[in-house]
This record gives sequence, structure tokens and C-alpha cells, in this order.
Amino acid sequence: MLVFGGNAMTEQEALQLFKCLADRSRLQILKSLAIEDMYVERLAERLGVTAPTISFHLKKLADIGAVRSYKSQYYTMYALCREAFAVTILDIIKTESDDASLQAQREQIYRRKVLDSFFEYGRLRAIPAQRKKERIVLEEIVKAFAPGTIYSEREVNLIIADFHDDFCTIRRDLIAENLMARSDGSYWRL
Amino acid sequence: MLVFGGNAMTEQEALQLFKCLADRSRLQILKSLAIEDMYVERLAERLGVTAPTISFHLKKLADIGAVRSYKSQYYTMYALCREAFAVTILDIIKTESDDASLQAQREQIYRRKVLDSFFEYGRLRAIPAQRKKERIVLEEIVKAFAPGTIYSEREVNLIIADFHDDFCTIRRDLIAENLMARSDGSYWRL
DNA sequence: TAACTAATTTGATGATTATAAAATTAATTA
DNA sequence: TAATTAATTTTATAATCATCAAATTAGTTA
Repeated sequence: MLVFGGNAMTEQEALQLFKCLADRSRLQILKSLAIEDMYVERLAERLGVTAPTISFHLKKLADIGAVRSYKSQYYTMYALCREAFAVTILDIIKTESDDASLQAQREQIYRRKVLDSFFEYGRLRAIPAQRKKERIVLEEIVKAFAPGTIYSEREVNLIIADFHDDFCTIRRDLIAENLMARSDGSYWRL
Repeated sequence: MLVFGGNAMTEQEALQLFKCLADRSRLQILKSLAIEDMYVERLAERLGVTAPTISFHLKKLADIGAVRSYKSQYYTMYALCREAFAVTILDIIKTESDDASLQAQREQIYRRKVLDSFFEYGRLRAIPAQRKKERIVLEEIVKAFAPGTIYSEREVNLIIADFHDDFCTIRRDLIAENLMARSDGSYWRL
């Protein structure tokens, strides 16, 4: 059961909540229960659907903690859990963003931003001055080299030249950042 | 476009809103746009889906006023409309209840309540003392008579007796409430 | 103007899900 | 205990909708 009256809500749960509310029959059930408690057959009559259908929906609503049931005579009465709906939609979306994945996500976004600003149509516009940013750019360039392959210096220069004219600086920095290694004229990706 | 930041929201619109939020991709788009504005292809890359899919979702989000777009260089940037999400779910459900249909609905519910409490297994438990409630019960009973048909007093009594032993009172009140008419021994539904 | 890129639209497909009919379970009354 | 009614589960079906590939449109650069 969800506790969306509280604060903890995973993406999975938010999705389940909205999916549950995204149905005309279930909205009508909630609307009806907002007025007074009702039993299954009465809801079926009101909505113009069969009792099994109402049962089906009530189960889903109960799963997210939107309704609760109690016995009255020979009826099973269903009631709205009003307290469960006191959240704003923004809260739900933002709560999602406070996920554990947020850090990774920010990092991802930052990298993308850097790459977007320094690359244009696949070519490097300029070599970043900030070391952190250069590292990100170099990590992108090194993907052009297949792992496990040995390259001559000339081959390395040609590949790098596709990205930027100053292949000397980039080649040197790839070694300095430990992204590639060299041994008497041969280069390989690490 | 919906204005769910305001107050007016029909059942149709509430449904559209929740359906729009009931999708993992769209939630992820909102989550991304909550951090910063983005263009289509970048969102596609982040979510691991194709650009057409993103376009498809952004259109739906724009329809409900959740996002807006603007031009930047050769990109179409998309931004979150934060103000649109400041409603609680309860507001939405209750707003729905403030509909034009509410009066009819309450009436419907009231009638059902009266009938439920006075009828048991198709028989009238007792004749309501309150005139308003009796009227509702009589309107239910009169349905047992086919429109356009002429009945003898004996036939009328038999039909009413199916509901309650005191068919005399009920027969008299059906006339008094103008639900049936009589002319020298013959009865018919109005 | 030509070539290219971003964005959207169209068309087709696969997955999800609301619904009802039938069967089953649970609970109440006689 | 038997009969009746409320509620749920199961099964099958039909409709909705997300997704992608391909085609198209719009806008930018050379």
C-alpha cells in the first residue's frame, strides 16, 4: 500500500498512483465516495457497470490507499481516505527528483552540457581550459579508439584530427589523463 | 489547453490530466525539465527513446499546460510550467464534484437511499411517514403499471399487494399524488 | 540554392488494461 | 441445514496507447 500522504514515494509508486487515477470509472467511484460511503452493488448501479468491475477498481484504489472498507450489516462499505489526497502534484514530481538517482543524473546532465558546448557537429570547437571539463571531453574522444587495438602515432593523429586540428596537445593529454598508454611509438586505449 | 492551476476543471479534463501523468516516459520528462530546460533530442538521449516518441509525449504535456516551448538557436527548448502543478489531488477530485451534475447526483443518491431503506427484496417494508419520502416510494411502485393500459380496481390491488399488504392506502395515495387516475372503476397510469 | 539537422507527422505493431460473463466464495436469513 | 444474496476471482475479449521506423516539414549553415 502506498503512503502518499507521507513523503516517501518512488517513481514506481508515483506511476502507480497516477495510473490508478487515470480512469473514468475510478474517478467516478472516488467522486461518489466523497459524498458518502457506499457498497459495491450501489456503486455498480450508479456508474452503470457490473459489480465485478467495481470490485476490480476498488481493489486498485485500495492498493494505493485511496479507499478503505468496513462491514455494515451484510454489506461491505467502502470509504474514501481523504487524508491520502492532500499532496500537490508538484510534490510528487519533485519528490521523485529527490531520488537516489539524482546525483548520477546531475552528473550526467553536467557532462552532456559540457560536451554540448564544446562539440559542434562532431568536432571540438576548442580545448577546454578547465581541467575538469577537458577530462570530460577527452573521455568522449577516447571512445573513437577500439579497446585492445594497437595504433601507430600516425593513426592516432589522424583519428584525433577528426575532432580537432591540434592533435598533438590532445594526444599528450590523453596519455597524461591515463586514458591511453604509449610504448615506443605504439598507442592503445586503457 | 487545461488551466488546472486555476479552479475550473471538468471530469473530462481531470481524466486527461491524470492520463497524461500516468506514463513513465512523461514523468521522466517532467523530472528532467524540473532541473533545466531541454530540447527534444537531448531528452530522447536521456530517456533512451527516439525523438518522435519525445515529440509525442511533449505534445500531450503541452495540451494540459504542463510544458511550454521557445526557440533557442536552432533548438526548440521545452520548459516546465511549475505553476500548473500547485494543486492537490483532493482539489481535483472535489472540484469535479462541484460540477453542474452535482445536484442531479445528490438527488439520485437521496432517492436511492430512501428506496434502499424502505424496500427489502422488492417489498415495501413500511409506508414512509414523510410525504417527500412517500412520493419517491410511490414513483417506484407506479413503474409496475404499463403506460397506456387500463386496469380494474382488482388488478390494481393485486399489483400493489406485491409491494405491500396495505394496498388501499397506496392506491389512494397514487391518485392523490397524481401518479395514477381513476374514472368509474377503471385505473391508468399518468 | 544546396546540404544538413531538428522536429514533427504518419502508419503499423505490440503491450497493457478495462470490462463483462461465468464460476466461486463468503455471509446472512429462514 | 438449505436458500439467498453480496462480493470476489477467473477467463476471455475489445479498446487504448506507447513506441519505432519511415516520411515529411521547418529551419540553419555553407
